[in-house]
Amino acid sequence: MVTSKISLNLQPNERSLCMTKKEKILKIALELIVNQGIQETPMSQISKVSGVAMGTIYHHFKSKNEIVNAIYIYLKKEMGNALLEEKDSSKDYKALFYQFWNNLFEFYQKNEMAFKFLQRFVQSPLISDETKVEGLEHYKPIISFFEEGLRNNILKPIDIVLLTETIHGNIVSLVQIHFQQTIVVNKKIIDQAIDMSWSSVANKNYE
Amino acid sequence: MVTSKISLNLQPNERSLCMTKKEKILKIALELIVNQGIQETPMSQISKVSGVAMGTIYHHFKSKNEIVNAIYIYLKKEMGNALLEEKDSSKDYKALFYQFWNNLFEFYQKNEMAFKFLQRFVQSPLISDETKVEGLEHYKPIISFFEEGLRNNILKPIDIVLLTETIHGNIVSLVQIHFQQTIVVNKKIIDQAIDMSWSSVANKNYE
Amino acid sequence: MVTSKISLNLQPNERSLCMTKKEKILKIALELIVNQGIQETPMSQISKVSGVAMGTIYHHFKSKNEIVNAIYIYLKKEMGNALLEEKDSSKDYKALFYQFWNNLFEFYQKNEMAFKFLQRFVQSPLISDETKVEGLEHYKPIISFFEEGLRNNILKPIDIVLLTETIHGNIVSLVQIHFQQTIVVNKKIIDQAIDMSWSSVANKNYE
Amino acid sequence: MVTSKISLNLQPNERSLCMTKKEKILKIALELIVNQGIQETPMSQISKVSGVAMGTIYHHFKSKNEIVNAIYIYLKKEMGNALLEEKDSSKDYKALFYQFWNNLFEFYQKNEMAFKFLQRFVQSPLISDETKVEGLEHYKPIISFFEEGLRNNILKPIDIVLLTETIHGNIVSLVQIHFQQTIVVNKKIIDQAIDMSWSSVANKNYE
DNA sequence: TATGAATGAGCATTCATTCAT
DNA sequence: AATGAATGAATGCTCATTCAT
Repeated sequence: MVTSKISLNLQPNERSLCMTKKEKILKIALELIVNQGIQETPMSQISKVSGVAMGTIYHHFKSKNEIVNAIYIYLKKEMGNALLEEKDSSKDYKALFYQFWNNLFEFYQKNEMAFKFLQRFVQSPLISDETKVEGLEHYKPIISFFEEGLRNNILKPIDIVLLTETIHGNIVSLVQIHFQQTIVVNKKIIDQAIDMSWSSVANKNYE
Repeated sequence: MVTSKISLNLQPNERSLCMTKKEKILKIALELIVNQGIQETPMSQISKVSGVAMGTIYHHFKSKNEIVNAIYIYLKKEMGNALLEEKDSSKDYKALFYQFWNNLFEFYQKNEMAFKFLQRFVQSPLISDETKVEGLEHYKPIISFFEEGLRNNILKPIDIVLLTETIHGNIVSLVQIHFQQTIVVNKKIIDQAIDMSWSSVANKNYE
Repeated sequence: MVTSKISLNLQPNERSLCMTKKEKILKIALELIVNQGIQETPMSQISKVSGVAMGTIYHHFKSKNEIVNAIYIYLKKEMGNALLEEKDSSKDYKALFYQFWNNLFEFYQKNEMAFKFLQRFVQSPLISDETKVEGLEHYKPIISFFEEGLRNNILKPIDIVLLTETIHGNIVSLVQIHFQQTIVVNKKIIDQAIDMSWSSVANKNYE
Repeated sequence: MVTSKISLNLQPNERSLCMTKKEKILKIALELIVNQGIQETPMSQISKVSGVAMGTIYHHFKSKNEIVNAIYIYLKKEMGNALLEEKDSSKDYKALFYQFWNNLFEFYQKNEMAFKFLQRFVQSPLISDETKVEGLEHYKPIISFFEEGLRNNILKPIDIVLLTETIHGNIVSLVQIHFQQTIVVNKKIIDQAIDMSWSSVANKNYE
């Protein structure tokens, strides 16, 4: 099962009054930015809503930009953790594919803020290259998983980049449908979606 | 074949000095907004670069927002046109699927500004619901095409919304790979991508 | 006779509404900055006191710094003009020396703001090198005058830089005494001061 | 000979860890303020560079302003000491004049920070009247020296204030030339400068 | 239509100072 | 005495929009 709502808790051992402030700032900033947009979220509002004085915010973060990057990194890490949860190596490849697909879908579904934030800022110039690279780290295990599938001829011989991006795109499409509420995304729809993904990448004998 | 580069030409019959100005404004605004971001593109810059005075811009567009919406509508129309080009009803269903897939991919590929703008603003609150509805119109023919496939059991019985969004998502994924330049998107990759899409939606007997 | 109070009038032929605004801004900024200091003079105050909106100020000047530089350049020009006024070539060298000395003294005395501003910003890093170079231009005629005196053995063989700086320093000392109001600077004191200057540079036979 | 580099040592009997901190603060503040300007030198920087915590600085000084005043007073005292050094009453008046002139010049020349700080803040409203009065004390012996010269008809009958200010201005002019590095201030230039000063104040029979 | 100077509310950020530890 | 996190008012500057010409 996937972690429930992100709570922006930092490492337990790092906990302190200071951490609590940082947490508050990031948590509030995430909400406000997703709901209103970056430019529509003044630092003064983050300060007021989080109850942390302006100066204190700047004590913890060099700039508004740094807050955005901090949120990005944090959410990517959470996503990375959620993605691989409950990896049961006894499952066969297809079952694991379903597992991972569903993990990410559920993570996004249960963390609307995280999904919208990450979607909006993947390509943004506000996110530094350094942060982007740091974010990519969390995809490594899943890439290995696909490479294994390719090696064993379970998956069609598709370029790994294309493969990864397409599957991720499929998940994102479903999450977007979910949040747009065009249709209700129930178990049946989710299964259809995962099935589409699997059909698109699996060799015939493994379908 | 797909229309070449968008030139933001408005209806020939509306042509006049004024039209030329409107065109200029939209063209320049599109470029600047895609390259710099909306908030980073002041009206004064649009004015300066396009050579159209501030006041004149406000003669043609009620607000900055209206410019963004005008661009959105215009690009969606162009996209709609490109999508259905060279529809040869003599082709079989699968061939048409390939055709349409490729049409949209090529359109995005050849119109980087259009792609990036549309991607960035699909979910944006800056785009009014009215504009979004207007934009959706252009998908109708392709939806009909999918419905036909479903009726004739060529396609798996997938929810039409899921189906459309997933295929569109697949195309977008490839375009993003193309512009990120992670890998070179050549004929082989494109074929792999379309094939993935087709496998994900087609009934076995039609693969 | 020396120009009376500086009025920050720009070239008559350039006069226009715009000029008037620029003038107002510079005039008010000069006063406020001299009386309160630069950092103690917010742009908002310059705006309020001058009756010119913040945005308008930034329409005319790129930054607060540019205003300071504009004032500096303007005052240096005024000073340059005042310095050479009523140059009567029929006068002998000593008389001309007295004339120029007195010109500059009177200029400073009658333009307290100018004097204090120039004194405070000569060495300031806020004044760009470009501005400083532009300011130095106005000293050229007086340097020529001193060189002539050296050539004709009227003046002692003193390094020209030392000579100029010392005489200017003497004038400045008197102006400072005047504004500090330690003593009343009357005709007698002024004559004493000029005489000190002349004694310090003139060859004995010319005293 | 003139005291060497100012070290901001406070009274030996007051020495303690605390004194050392006060010293550090003043020393660092002087450097930073001269190099960057007052407003450009935040207390936080003084704290960081001096290695003394913000709170501790405020233990020793009531405010930033008080630091500036403390530096001013300290430097004035140093200057006062340097000015009268090696007073050899066996020397004749002119020789003493040369001695004092040179003392002050060398002090300024060897203590660039002190010179620049004192020059910048003489007229500053940041320096309280009380501090200014305290600073003036150190000029008293030199004023007596000039009064003696006036009494004995060695000096021209010049107003004492004008006399003092002019001579001090002459020294300052040379120091400024030195630090601007327009020309190299060597023994010859210094002699020229002192000679100018002497000529300007001495009665003919004493030149 | 067309112009572009003028407007002023709004924002990110800074920094002297305080105070709980 | 010493610390440094916390405070929040204050500032330089931006920019969508208006309006007199």
